[in-house]
Amino acid sequence: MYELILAHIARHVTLAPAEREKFCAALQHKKLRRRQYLLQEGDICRYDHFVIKGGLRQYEVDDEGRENVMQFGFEDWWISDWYSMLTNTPTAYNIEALEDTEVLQIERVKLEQLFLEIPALERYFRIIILHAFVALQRRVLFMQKSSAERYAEFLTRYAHVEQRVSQQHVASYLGITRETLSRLKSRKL
Amino acid sequence: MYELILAHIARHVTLAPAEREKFCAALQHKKLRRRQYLLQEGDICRYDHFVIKGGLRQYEVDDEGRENVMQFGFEDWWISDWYSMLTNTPTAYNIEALEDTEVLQIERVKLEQLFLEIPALERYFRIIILHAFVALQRRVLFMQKSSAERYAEFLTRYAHVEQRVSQQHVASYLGITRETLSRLKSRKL
DNA sequence: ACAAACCTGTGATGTTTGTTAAAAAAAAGT
DNA sequence: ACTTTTTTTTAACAAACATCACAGGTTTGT
Repeated sequence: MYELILAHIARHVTLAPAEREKFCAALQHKKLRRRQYLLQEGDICRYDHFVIKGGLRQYEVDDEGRENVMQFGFEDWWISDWYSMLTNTPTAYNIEALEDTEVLQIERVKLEQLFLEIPALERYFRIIILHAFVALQRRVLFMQKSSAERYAEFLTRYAHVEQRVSQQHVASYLGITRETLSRLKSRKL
Repeated sequence: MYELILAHIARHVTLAPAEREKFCAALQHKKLRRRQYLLQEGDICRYDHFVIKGGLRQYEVDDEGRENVMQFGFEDWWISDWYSMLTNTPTAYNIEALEDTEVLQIERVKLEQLFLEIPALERYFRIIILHAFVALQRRVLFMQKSSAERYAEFLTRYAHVEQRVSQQHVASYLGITRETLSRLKSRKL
């Protein structure tokens, strides 16, 4: 059960066996059925979640009732609302399972305790947040481009994701309507 | 010279006096005239920069020759290209002084050494990157909204920045043309 | 296997925003 | 102070994209 997450950590830092055990002991295993929510608007987010099986989408619903996908989460991804965790305020996001899904979750408070005991763990989180930050910067720049270019970029970067999520969710992630995405696809062929 | 940066660190973590000194000793002071570049496309970014006076803009030039502003940096902000730093590859960004500016810079290699010696420093960077990440998520969601809403949001969040940068740079940050922004402003009055 | 729910494709139409160009205004440098 | 350079404003036009509506497919749960 812990192979995926330990391998992911090992890609960035080295933990002693005892540290690995301590970390794994803090993890909780959670299973979700398709359509089930890991987090709902209004909840306070207390956990960071690492996906070991299946897939999720994180989205917010805006004033006009539109769903805007912030990110997807498949195997090997962390997903949660850091803003809600940092500020202890209700989240604006929903995180919904797109398929039957399994995650390992760790409580924020527990994680912060572990950071004090295991500096390499804090380093790991610094590094993955940095990677996520860089990826988001890239996304911001891509939002300036035409919908065709955004979709092309999405295909090259997240080909495997495109296979697993519905077109409407891809459109929402790209910030275009499903109609526009549908037309884009037919135009190209 | 170090008050600003030490105060900023103290807002998030506590450093022992010896740690503070060690950190400050690793900093270099750098002055820039208006229009001077701190980083140019093609350079490899080796430093993280903390602004203590003045202001900068970080932008990339896309295939069509358009300048897209990634972020501004005024007093109390860190600015650099983490992607270039992480991968040791040439940056796609330019960082240009908008006014006469002073920064404190720290070499990436030196910083990583310090992380090993001063865990609280690594914590500080984890936290500020997390904050930057959360702010970027918010920006991604705002990119879905109309240009009027984006500008309104910008005004409420960055009123002080709006005072100090030209309208065309605000427009570029918002992902709209300067003409559109100009029209927005006149419409409102 | 079948009904219900959900997702995708397509056309007609409207709105927003970009484009081009030129004039007015403001700011910077000497 | 004054010239040069840069920035902002405005207008007419074009393009990209959203919206609305509905038909045809596909998936899902029972």
